Amino acid sequence: MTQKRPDPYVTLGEFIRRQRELSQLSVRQLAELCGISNPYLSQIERGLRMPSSMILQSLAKGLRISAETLYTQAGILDPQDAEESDVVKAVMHDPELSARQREMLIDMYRSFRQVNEKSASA
Amino acid sequence: MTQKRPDPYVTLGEFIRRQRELSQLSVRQLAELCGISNPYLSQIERGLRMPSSMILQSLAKGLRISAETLYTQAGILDPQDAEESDVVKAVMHDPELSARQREMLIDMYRSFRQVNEKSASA
DNA sequence: TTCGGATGCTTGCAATAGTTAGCGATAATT
DNA sequence: AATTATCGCTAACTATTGCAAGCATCCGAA
Repeated sequence: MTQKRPDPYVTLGEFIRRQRELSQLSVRQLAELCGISNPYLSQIERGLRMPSSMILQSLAKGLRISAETLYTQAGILDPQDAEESDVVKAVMHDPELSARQREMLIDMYRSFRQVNEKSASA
Repeated sequence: MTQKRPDPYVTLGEFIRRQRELSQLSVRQLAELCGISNPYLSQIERGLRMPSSMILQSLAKGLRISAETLYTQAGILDPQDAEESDVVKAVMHDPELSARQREMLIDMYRSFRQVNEKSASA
């Protein structure tokens, strides 16, 4: 899949290229560092290819940046997730709950928050 | 790519299936919820296919679970990243630094920590 | 100038991700 | 019993990823 340009103004490819240049690495150098081919890295940077999870993970390691940041930059991870409250995040991260249970907890938490907000302004 | 079995005892596919069943959704229902075909979801759950980042993100949304958790489960995100110190995490997340700068900061931070640890035991 | 190496890029090709159509089994409805 | 719907899955296909080989350009050294 070729990438679509999201709000963050830079595509994943542009971001990777900028990171690579900041590190003063050539396409070939970074490619070897990540264990991928240099033409492919070139294509990723120009937005002609959408790298798989594994490749993205390698790139994150090579660039010494968190994979999460790359995913967010790629518009794959939702950046607003990072702004969520810790409660919501904790619930979202709990694999022992079902989707419905999580949804209910989060809804309830939010309605509580909303109520508190209103009563605070009253 | 077909998935390799990591330490967490369950593969990504098994994890997704368990989450889906917890939510009492059929393969078809979850597939439609995520905008993917039901045979493909079936193949993912059985470990015959490795979904792309986009698909994984859709699945996370459909299952109301954080994409990060799914990535970790898939062995794509390094779970040990979660155990890193906040300083290291913050550095890793800063897109304004170059790879080398991050590496230097982290190295320095760790050596400080190591020194502190030794002097504490002395 | 000429050569060698480094730069990024283009071009097919193999492998794999993801789809559409449809099968067999089970369960509810008429 | 016959029909209809839902379940998960198989098979065959298309689309995309990711690679090996090689091209064109530039730059420094002989």
